[in-house]
Amino acid sequence: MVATRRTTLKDVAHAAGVSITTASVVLNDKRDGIRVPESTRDRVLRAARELGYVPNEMARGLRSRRSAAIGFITAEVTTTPFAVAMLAAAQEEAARRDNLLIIINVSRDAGADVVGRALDSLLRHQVSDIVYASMYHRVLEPLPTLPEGTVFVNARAASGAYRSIVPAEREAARNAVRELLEHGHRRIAYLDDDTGTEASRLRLLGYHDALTEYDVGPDKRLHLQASPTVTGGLAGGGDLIDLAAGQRPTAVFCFNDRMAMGLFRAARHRGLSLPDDLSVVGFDDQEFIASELEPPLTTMRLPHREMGRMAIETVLDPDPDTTWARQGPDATRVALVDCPIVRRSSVAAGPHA
Amino acid sequence: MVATRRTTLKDVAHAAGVSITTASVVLNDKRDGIRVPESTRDRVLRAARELGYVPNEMARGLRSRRSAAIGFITAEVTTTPFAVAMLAAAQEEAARRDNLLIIINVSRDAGADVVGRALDSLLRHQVSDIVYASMYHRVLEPLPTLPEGTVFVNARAASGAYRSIVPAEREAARNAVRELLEHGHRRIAYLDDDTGTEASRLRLLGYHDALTEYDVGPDKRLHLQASPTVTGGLAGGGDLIDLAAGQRPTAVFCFNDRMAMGLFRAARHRGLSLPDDLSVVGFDDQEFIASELEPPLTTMRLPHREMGRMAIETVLDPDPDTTWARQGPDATRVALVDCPIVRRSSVAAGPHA
DNA sequence: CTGAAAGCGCTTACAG
DNA sequence: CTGAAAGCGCTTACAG
Repeated sequence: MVATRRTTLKDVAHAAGVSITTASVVLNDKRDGIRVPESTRDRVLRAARELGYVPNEMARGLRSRRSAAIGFITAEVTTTPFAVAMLAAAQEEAARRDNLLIIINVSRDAGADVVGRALDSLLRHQVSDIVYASMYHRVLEPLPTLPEGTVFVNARAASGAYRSIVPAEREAARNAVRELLEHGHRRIAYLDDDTGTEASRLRLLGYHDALTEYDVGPDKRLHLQASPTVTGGLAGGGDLIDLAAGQRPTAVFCFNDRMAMGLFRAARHRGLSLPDDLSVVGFDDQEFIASELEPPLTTMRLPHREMGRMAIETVLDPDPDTTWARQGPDATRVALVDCPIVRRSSVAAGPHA
Repeated sequence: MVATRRTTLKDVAHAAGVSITTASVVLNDKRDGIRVPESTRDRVLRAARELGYVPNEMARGLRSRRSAAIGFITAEVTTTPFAVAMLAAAQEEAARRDNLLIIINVSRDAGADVVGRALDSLLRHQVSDIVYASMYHRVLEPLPTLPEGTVFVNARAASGAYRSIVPAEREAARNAVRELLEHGHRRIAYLDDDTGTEASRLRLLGYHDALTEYDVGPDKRLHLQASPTVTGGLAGGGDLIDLAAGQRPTAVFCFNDRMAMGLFRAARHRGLSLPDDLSVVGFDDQEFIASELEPPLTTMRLPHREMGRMAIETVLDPDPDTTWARQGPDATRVALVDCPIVRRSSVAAGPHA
């Protein structure tokens, strides 16, 4: 427990020999129209410093009916290592703007009751705004009790007048496959996630976009779905490599870096040399994986930091410098965030180079 | 912004036809001595439900001079994937006890000014207690403004009447090396961190403890320091393997899993087969690494979740079920948390089996 | 330029 | 069993 009675505004005013009104005005630097002479200012400021005055935000918030705190509900991002950058960036931006982040983590598939309780808890604490962040890109039906200004990050609201900030999955996938096409590859596989996520759906679209752009007809055998893990990549990647000669891909676009890691392993087990025998592009730029693979993996970076920062900016800034695309019949608006390519050494020239 | 005026206690009292005193008593379930008839209770409860009443914690906190919020200062843990479990567990425990966690992340080597500002911000919000968590085990000189009840996690206060919760590094290292000794290894190297951390110092002690226990004389050539990264493990591990025959270790205890990953790579480059040619025990049980290596790595698990949970328990519970060891002349107290061994497949029988 | 007063939404003695 | 009143520490019209 924080002991000893704290210094209040009253103490400061008394010590400075002024009223608490004056002390309040000076400490809040509210000059608008009101002029306080230097000498008075100094007395108050000094008294506050000497007494170690720390304003009570509860009293301030109660009276002024606003709190400098933002509620941040996260669906398992706290436990998702590679998504925590989103959290950190959000917190930095909030601090930069003198706001506090109150983070409540709920489990991945928390029901309406759990999220409702989190929301309730936040609302009790009079947070001014709410951000709902997901660890992976998903489409969510917003709870009816969610305030309208709520911003979704790495998740899209299925309905309602909400703003959502998500990665530009389709464009990123297109760029990933383009990278392979430009290197002279034509038989390009997509080692896809099999859990039916929004990212999976969107990236498949981007994969086809790029193929179409280069007049490469799709080959169903080159679109394989597996569990989005090392094990899934090992199995799915093995199947791809084991395709009959002439059918085997010369390059693979992987749904994520972990699957790429499995694919690397499958290739090594079969004596293939990377990237000469097989070029690979991953997705996520996951720490400790992408850069540590042999060879280091070329991949699409998920813009976690940018999304976290944008969420706070959006919620605090009445008119942020963001392009919102309207989606659906409701006023749902979406901002697509760029996923830049990180070139390392897993892409070599293909047969059509 | 959260719009529309919210329902207050006054509204509920009015709707239920009682005074706000009665409404308050009913909603807080304060029965002590005071008896409220069922009928009155029901009216109040129903009114609250129908009006969607959400108590204002700022008003409540202001009046009752306590807040159900805990300040959680983290030194870069938000950006340290493998330490976020600590955060998640702390948050879960806080929620379980109806407390909110207000998390402020500061950079790894934030100066007293930055930490001071974080502290200030927390104090303004009247947090009842403070937890200071570090991403890696370190010894810290506490800021003079830190409240005395503050609990350190994964960090030890260098002085003052603080409680610190840290991993039992020495014991864990001893157990790791014992595992190797019991498998018949005698030439056991310690591939150590070279950045002079507290963990490095303590684990070296444990390494020697185990060796002594088995009457194995220390060999300075087997204690190598390198950067605690994959690259460091690759270089240091290579040097160890390149030792003259007879001097080369048959087993290596690594400071962390990332170094073990580098060591695995160095071994593979030299055509060694693991674990037959070399047994390895790591440290951290880092996600996406330890279990994904070939062969899967036997390692010591860092008790992040336990530490996070204990921190909240300690701060909230006047008499937690924890064993505190007194350290130093001050009243600093330390709790050592067990790091269990996670057995996988990187340890094989040694020459003395 | 400065201060007295009201009031934010609660809880908590204290009367009745 | 129930309510009127004081007060937590501030901010904000409003007077002077």
